[in-house]
Amino acid sequence: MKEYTHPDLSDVTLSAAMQTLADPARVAILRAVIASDTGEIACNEIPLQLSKATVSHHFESLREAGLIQTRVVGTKCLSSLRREEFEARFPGLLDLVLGEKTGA
Amino acid sequence: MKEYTHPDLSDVTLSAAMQTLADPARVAILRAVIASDTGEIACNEIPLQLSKATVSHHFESLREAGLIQTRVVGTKCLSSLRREEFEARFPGLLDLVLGEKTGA
DNA sequence: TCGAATGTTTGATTTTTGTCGAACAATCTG
DNA sequence: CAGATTGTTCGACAAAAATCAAACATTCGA
Repeated sequence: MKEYTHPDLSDVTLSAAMQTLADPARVAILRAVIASDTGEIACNEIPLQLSKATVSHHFESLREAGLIQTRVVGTKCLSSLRREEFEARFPGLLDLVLGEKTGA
Repeated sequence: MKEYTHPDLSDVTLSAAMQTLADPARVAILRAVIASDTGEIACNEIPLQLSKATVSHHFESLREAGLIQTRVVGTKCLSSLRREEFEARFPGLLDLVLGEKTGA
C-alpha cells in the first residue's frame, strides 16, 4: 500500500524508546507479534479493542522507535520485531518489557 | 514540611516506571542526585531551567515511580535514590537510563 | 472491472502532561 | 516574633498523545 521507512537505531533516543514502550497497548502489540507463528503480524490481527486508525498509529509509533519493521504483502502489511538491532541499541530493555506480566 | 509517602516497589508498574523515566528532565534529576556528594539532593539544587513548581512535580513523579525517597530536614527536603529496590523490581532499567549519554 | 480486504490519512475530540506564577505552609535564624 | 528559606498546592494554560469515524488509496480475486 505504501512505502514504510525504518529509522536507523542510532537515531532513536532512549527517551523516545521508553515513551513508546510505556504504553500498554503498544506492548500488547509487540507480544502479539512474538506470539505469532511466523514472527510477522498484520494490523488487523491485534487483540485490542481499538479502532483500526488507532492501531495504525501505534504501529507507526513502534516503527519510529525502531521496534518493528513493516513490509507490504498484497493488501496487507506485515510487521516483525527488529529484536537484534533494538537489543544492540538498548541492551536488556526489550526483554525487560516483554518479560513483565501482562497489564503491568 | 510535609510527610512523604513512598510506594512499595511491587505496586509500581513497568509502564509507570517507563513513563517517568521517559522524561529527560526527570532523568537529569536522577543524575544530579547521583552526582551529589552525599547521595541526597534538595529540590533547589537541580540544574534545570524550570520553575520550582515544575521541579516539585517531577520529584513527585519520581517518588511515585519508586525511584527516589525524600526526607524532611529542617526547611528543606532531601531526596535520594532507591537504587537497590528499584533494581530488584526492574533489573537493568536504571543503569540503562543512567548509562545513556545526556540528552538522549 | 467491480467489490472486498487492508491500512492510511484527515479532522475532531478528549485526556494527559508539562509548565508557570502566585498563594500558602512549615521551619529555621536572628 | 519577623523575615528568609524551602517546597507544596492551586488555578490556568498550552502542547502532546490517544482515540475515533469517515473518507481515501491500493491491491487482490472473482
